[in-house]
Amino acid sequence: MARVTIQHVAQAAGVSPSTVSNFLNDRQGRMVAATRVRIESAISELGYRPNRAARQLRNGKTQTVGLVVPSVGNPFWGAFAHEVEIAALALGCSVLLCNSERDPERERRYVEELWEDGVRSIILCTSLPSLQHVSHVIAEGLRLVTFDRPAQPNDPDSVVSISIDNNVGGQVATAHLLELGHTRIAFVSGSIRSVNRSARYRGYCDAIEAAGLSVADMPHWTGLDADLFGDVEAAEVGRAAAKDLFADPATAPTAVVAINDMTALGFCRGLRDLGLKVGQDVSVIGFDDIILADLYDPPLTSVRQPITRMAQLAVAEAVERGSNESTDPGSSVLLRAELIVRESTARLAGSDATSATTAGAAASR
Amino acid sequence: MARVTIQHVAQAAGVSPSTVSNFLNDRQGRMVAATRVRIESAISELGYRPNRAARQLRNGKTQTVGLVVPSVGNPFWGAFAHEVEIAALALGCSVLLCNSERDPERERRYVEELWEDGVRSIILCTSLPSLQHVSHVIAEGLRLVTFDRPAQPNDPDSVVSISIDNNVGGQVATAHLLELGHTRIAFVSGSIRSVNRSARYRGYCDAIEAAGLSVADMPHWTGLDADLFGDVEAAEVGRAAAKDLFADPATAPTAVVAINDMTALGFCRGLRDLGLKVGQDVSVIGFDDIILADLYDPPLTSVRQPITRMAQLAVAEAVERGSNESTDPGSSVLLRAELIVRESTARLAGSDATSATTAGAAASR
DNA sequence: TATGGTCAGTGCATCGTTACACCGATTTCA
DNA sequence: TGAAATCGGTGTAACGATGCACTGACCATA
Repeated sequence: MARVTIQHVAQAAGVSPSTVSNFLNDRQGRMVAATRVRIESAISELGYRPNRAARQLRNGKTQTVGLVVPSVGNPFWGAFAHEVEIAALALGCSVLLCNSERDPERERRYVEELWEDGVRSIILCTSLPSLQHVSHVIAEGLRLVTFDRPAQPNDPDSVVSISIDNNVGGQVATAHLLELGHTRIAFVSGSIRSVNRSARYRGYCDAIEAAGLSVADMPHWTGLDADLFGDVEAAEVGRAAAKDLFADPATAPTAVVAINDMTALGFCRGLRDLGLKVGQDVSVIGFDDIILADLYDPPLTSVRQPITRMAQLAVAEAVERGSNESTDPGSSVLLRAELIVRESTARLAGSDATSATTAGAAASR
Repeated sequence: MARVTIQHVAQAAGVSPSTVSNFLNDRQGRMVAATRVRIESAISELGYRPNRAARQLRNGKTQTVGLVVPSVGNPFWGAFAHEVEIAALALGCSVLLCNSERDPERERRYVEELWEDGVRSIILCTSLPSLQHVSHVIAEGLRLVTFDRPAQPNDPDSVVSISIDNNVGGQVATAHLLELGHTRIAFVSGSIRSVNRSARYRGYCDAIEAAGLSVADMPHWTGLDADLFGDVEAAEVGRAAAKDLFADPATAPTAVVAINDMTALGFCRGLRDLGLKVGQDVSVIGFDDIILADLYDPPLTSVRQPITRMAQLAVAEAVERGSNESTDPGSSVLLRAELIVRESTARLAGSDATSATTAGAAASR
């Protein structure tokens, strides 16, 4: 069961290995149609598959796309990784998955290692404000696509960013609660020292102020300033927040915007610990619309990220740039998030239903 | 920023590339201590990292472990993949992740491609009764570890299997419901034409019979025989099952054993559609104990798989065999599943509490 | 002092693919 | 008609690491 190499193909087709190589690398202008056909049939007859290692050694690069996510253990990232793999497969390349645990040092190490192993395109799911820790690799030519983090002023020029518009997302989520009559709305998140999280928080603030209320008057959870950031602990964060926010009933919120669904679900769990009913006693809205949002009891209202589309875009940017200059380098693609209204949010008991204004987003499916 | 190769190291250490290669490949008996030290310091000074592609081309193999899961979009597999990556990292190798979508043809293709790309160890998460579709690759020398599928009589000798004892798991889950006074217990799953699923089902049957009841008398969901199998659709399966099983109240179950947590959660969602309360009206038990089981409302009783430990074992078998003959090839490691009792299971209203016997598993945390 | 054995380390061919430089034959054009 | 350009294709030297077969120096034994 010896390997079939380019030499075997060349011999079978009656040409030199160079010609087969030219054929394989789309320099087909350099040969007559008959030769092309002979090579084609020799390849399929022998079942030839180019040797990746040899190619990589020669070229110094792979066809592999690196994907660095915080943690595939988190259902949102798991789902995203899945979509990325599907999209990459369709484009004929494989995906090397790395879990950064949101540790900048691990991000840096993974990016460097991938680069040194010949990976030339990486989808980096980070929300660090600065890309400084990987900028030297970008300078050497890495094709970097960030996901879940819009472009920042100091980003290297070549970086493309794919993200939802988190500010608008935060506004839509908050506006939804305001329209339901809530006026005591808390924002629950681990540390918001990250680009997308602070954008969501700003959206929340904007919506509050736009409604003539003051953010200072809102129930505030101090966990926002803490260093909790892990994706695995997201649910723990929500659970802890519920406990803290309802410690003093006088200052407790009637509605909550959670930074993501896992945190929202943890928050719901915390409410349950306290004997409170989600939807009924407290409205909760999350972000991402993971598969479990719809499964939960009550089903969770959430700001959906179109991950299938985003994964496609990210992969396309990562592998096709150059051949298909779809997006300008340095640009930021901001997709529109969609509000999915379910039953974890409800009209505040006793509030005036007629005060509702038009919602800025789509309705439930 | 030219690459630093083994030649540079050799020059810096004042030896030949061969000697450096000997050093790198643990043939250190072949050199004097002083040389060893010179090479060591040259490597760290120059920041040398061996070129994977070159190594692979020369040796015909990689240090990469292939991981084929049904879908990382499913939280259980996402969590498992995460654990595998951690375990592999600790052993200095990387993980190439593939989603088979439980399609035998995709499994085969991935395994073949990985093999041809020099991957010599694969953790295959399959539950197909036969490994025939990849046996030719195993025959060529692939180190295959199956996960979530105990060894079968016809498996090639070299295969090692890591799994929980699904039969016992099914028994424990069912016994738990019987002890709570339930006598109308349904088993809910997509197709059970897979090793682990049918084992769980047999465990269920065994427990029913052991209690002096008859499986034939139990409410039966016909979806068992259907072809639904996807991991993404697991929740849909559960939801559909709830709808069907409760169509006729006379034959409806009072408790349900679901094939996994996603299906259990979908089932709970289906109960909700019907206005039934989980725990209160119907007891539901799942498998896996994914992170969401504890978050759910009510928290889901589940049979936990010790995935961290299992991932470590799987990786160790995949990469260390030979150097550390920890397990005999052809053997099957069956770990003990642990029943985690939460609130989705409750005593059947009106049943005699004193009939409870000792449980065969640990209590809730 | 031959003979042989160890020790420490080296030379070289090789893995499969690629792309530059080149080549002979035909066509183009002034 | 001769010079140059084009066409279709080939030879060859890498890319970086590896490990077998080898060498020369040193030591021990007879």
